[in-house]
Amino acid sequence: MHHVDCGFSVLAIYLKKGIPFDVVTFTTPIRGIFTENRVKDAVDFFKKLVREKICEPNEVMYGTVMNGLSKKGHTEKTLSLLRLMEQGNIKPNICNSNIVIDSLCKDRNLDAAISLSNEMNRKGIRSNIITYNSLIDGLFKFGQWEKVRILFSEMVNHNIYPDMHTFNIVIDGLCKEGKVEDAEEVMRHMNEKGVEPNILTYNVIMDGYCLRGQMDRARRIFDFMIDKCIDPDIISYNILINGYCKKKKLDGATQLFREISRRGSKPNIVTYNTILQSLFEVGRIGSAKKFFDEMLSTGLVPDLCIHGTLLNGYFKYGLVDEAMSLFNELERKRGKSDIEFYNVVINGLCKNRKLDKAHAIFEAFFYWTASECENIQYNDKWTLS
DNA sequence: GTAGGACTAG
Repeated sequence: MHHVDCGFSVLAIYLKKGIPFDVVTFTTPIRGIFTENRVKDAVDFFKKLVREKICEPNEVMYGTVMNGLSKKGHTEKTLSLLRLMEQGNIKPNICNSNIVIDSLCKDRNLDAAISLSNEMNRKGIRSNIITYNSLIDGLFKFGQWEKVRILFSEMVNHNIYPDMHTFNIVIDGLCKEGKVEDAEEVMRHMNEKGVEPNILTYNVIMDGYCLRGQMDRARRIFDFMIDKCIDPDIISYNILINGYCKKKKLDGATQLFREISRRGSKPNIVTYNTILQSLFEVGRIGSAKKFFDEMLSTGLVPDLCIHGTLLNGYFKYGLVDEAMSLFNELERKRGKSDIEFYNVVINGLCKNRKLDKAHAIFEAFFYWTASECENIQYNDKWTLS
């Protein structure tokens, strides 16, 4: 329920009353801390558990920490944790290995991912369908089609066959390349193989048509999906709304926006951001501000992306004071954590001929970053004691 | 019917 603090309160009661706990009791809050983006806290908690021998970690607990680290972009640390496991009593299993392989793929480090999977196979940790799916997705997104073919035959030689994820990965890969017809062909093929397309399949194909600006075809998939009794989710709506926005058909977008709640779904931060971007794009600044306020009144919490949209929008129309007051407020609230913000503000100030101000912000951020990097680098080694 | 890994949107 995203109430990690309440979880810890319950944990305190456990400990006070002497209710028995196990490794599951502690793995759950680790995952919770990660979902709150508190990477360092999660890792410190994990280390404390091990150091003070409060509980013996198992493969799942290691996996939870590794997954948290990898999803926040700390591939190096994820890999070193795998290496640490290999030296200790709890040997890594295929899940632990897959987390690192996927992380390497997401970093576009495909050679390293493939060589790690080969290494793990030699050590007796055999690749499964998830390993292959991660690799195929990475190779596809990186345009290495030939290697995908090799992996496919390798997979089938090992009696591992494509599942729904595999098909969706391939369909998405084709769509992003603009080959939506081929993607639809693969969808028919998966039907023949007895793998039913799911909502993800349809969403990906709709996005493919949207990317080519073919809104009629995207809309046809949307209707087809409903015929098949698959309810569109918020992502389906966001894909279509984005399609309309990119074609500057704001009417179509707002019409769909109103339809969301009628169909029992709820707009999310992505929905608002997509439309907000478009309002700025066509210069409807007043509507954009009103729309953002409307979002706040629904209780949605703005994120990095939508703040970036606001900043960009203000700068684009020369509203420097407005942009800077938002920026100062954000800096106060979040601390200096997101380089993207600084890029937006520095770029905006430069475009508005405020070079001195831009330079001052650059300097401040530069020195702050340098000292942060020092902190991180000296802590890079994994020691659990 | 207690915890971990792969695929979609801004």
